[in-house]
Amino acid sequence: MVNHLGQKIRELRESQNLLLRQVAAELEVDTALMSKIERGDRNASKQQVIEIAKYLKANEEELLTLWLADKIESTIVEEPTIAYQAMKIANKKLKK
Amino acid sequence: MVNHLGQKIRELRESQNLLLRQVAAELEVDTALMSKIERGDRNASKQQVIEIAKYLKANEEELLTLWLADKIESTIVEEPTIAYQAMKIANKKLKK
DNA sequence: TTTACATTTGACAAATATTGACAAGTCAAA
DNA sequence: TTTGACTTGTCAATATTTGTCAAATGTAAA
Repeated sequence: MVNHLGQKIRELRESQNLLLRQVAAELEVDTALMSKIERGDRNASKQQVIEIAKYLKANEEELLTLWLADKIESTIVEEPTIAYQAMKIANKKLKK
Repeated sequence: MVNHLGQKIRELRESQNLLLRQVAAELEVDTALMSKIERGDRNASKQQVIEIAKYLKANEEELLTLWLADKIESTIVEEPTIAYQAMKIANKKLKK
């Protein structure tokens, strides 16, 4: 259930002694949603990740990378036996 | 617009001198949809891929791998600069 | 224990996205 | 031209995702 981005956000937030509702207020969303994002129950939108990075003074690219990694993982998680080979194929296009 | 799976299906179909409408009939879908799948305009469902493999006497796992690779590619295509790093992260979980 | 918060959860309506069909279109060969 | 294969745009139906609300749970201080 946990994901990379949520874990990282929680780490950042707690190390700065901020409350969920403070971050939520900044993004103008419900605290419940922020909780779900940190726990990996819901995906953040790209824009939300950008705003979180800004508010938590984190590296935007780093958070977006975790966010994308989570998306990739949720794409492959249902197909573990062929995932590696598929990743290899997808990777080829990347190098172009 | 082209994708791996569609290209492969078209190759298989043409090499066997089959018409779109024949494959479409087999899957019980409209010819138009089959056309879009081959052209990468629409994604096939997993079940459709399985049925296509059977009808075209192709290796099911191979087609599913291309299908998954297409899904991964469409996940990363909007984020080319961070895609490689994200793939690396996603890959780690895979090895477990 | 009560109280006061912080966080989590489940259910829901609204917003978005995906699906497959249909009809009309293009194209090439006869 | 007609014919047949394929392509394209649009639509309604369906499915998924989104964020909120209310209620539940956890927690620490008094």
